[in-house]
Amino acid sequence: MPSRNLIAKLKGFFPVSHDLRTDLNQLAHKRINLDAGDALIREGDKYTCMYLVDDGWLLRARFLPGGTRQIVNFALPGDFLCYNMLMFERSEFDIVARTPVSLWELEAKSFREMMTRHPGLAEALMWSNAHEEALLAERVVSLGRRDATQRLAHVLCEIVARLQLIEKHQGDTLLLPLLQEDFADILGLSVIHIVRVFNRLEQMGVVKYKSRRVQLVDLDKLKQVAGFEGDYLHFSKRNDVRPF
Amino acid sequence: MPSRNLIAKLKGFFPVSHDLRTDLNQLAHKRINLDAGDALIREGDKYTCMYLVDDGWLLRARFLPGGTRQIVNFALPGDFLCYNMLMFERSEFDIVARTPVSLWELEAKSFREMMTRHPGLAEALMWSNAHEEALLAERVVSLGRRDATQRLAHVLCEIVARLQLIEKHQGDTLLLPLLQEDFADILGLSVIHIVRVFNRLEQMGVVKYKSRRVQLVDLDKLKQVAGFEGDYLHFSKRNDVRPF
DNA sequence: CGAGGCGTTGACACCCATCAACATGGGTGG
DNA sequence: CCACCCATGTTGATGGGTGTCAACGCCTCG
Repeated sequence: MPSRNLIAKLKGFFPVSHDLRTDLNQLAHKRINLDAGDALIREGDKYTCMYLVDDGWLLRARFLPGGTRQIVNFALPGDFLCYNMLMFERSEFDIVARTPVSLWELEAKSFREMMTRHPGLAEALMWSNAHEEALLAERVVSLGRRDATQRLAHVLCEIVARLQLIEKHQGDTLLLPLLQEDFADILGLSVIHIVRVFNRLEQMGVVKYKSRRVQLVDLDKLKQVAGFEGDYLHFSKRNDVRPF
Repeated sequence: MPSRNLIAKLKGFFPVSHDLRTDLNQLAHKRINLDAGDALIREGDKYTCMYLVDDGWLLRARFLPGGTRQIVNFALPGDFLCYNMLMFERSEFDIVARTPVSLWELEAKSFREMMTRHPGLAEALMWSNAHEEALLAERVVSLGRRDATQRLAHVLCEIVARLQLIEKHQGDTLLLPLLQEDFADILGLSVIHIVRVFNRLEQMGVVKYKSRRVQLVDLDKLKQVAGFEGDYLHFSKRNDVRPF
């Protein structure tokens, strides 16, 4: 069932209709597998199609002259990728698998066709866009006005919330595929500073990092340090939206 | 004609159909005026409707504990506002008029209704979303990996490009409603540092700032300093999209 | 003519980057 | 099963970019 994670994500926000499930399962006709490190698309490449992440983590990043990298966002199971192929011709960013990844390729020639033939998908896409935009806006706030400790705490909260949304988080330990270098490039910091901030958070009794394992010692304290308002991910659901 | 600026913005990217114009003009039924400084909506408020900016500049911002502010983005004529009211219940940000502003209130109860009754608008909205997402992603890159000089140069390039898109920029002088404090809060810097960076750019013979007037002494040099790739605003147009 | 918003300058401090060196640990081949 | 190696993680010393603070200048508007 290609749409399991997406539906988990959506159904916290609005009732997911039978039609939407049908749309998704019809469109997700071809499965793609990537190894960790493989690029799905490179900056400047022409888009070929849309994707729905079935499993694994991917990073969307820009490389700048000087060799630095900024990760704009990361995709988890249930997220769409390359959806703005419906609007733009070429990708502005690299999208690279951080783990082994499996994707569904979605057949959609144009947004217009999709709206008429698969209105459920159009709506799911629109919702997913809005969700991603909320994450991006929050990242801008972090990069602009939060210090290194708050940034790291905040992105950890974001990850917990997003994993909970797709029912992939339990217990007090987070198993992440992200290297400290990835955290650095997500948060606009240096690798070395990430180490120091993790140390500080450990001394504060908030989290412990050990080789891609984050132990959430005190989640409430983490949210407090981050100034994390989960609302933008969870509680803004619209209750007045009816199924088809 | 409520949709003049929007159509100017869109038509560089895909052919704008008669139906879209009709949709827009039908939906834009009520006009709203704001004075400079007025809030269109505050963080935490329930959305009431969508808007299309007819004239003026608005800032979308978050205030953090400690009194700092981060401006997430700014809206110009032809931009939609509060479009994710179709998906979310409440606003995560303040939206405040920086100049006197006039807006069209758009009647749309749900995305589903909009798709069926005004498919042109749904597509325009989707495109506008994609455009805004591209701007946000680029802002993340700036905040994460560009220094103060590059950031300021880059946002100036962005403004020039966006004004050209709606045919509101000519000559070598940019008349901006943005205070240096606004630049600071857009770029995640302090006001004082904005002053220093403008001085540096002036010494380099790139731009001159004088009381909300930016003289573009050498636009090519500005783009070069910024590492500005205008593609993400201009040249990613899809030529295979046909009108309705 | 005063007031207040905005812009500007300099002194100083701090956060975080850079660099170099070293520790750890999992994978691979012998 | 061990030895090696490379990716990853860690530490300390140093420096630069940017923030903070305090004070002053300018311009606009009432």
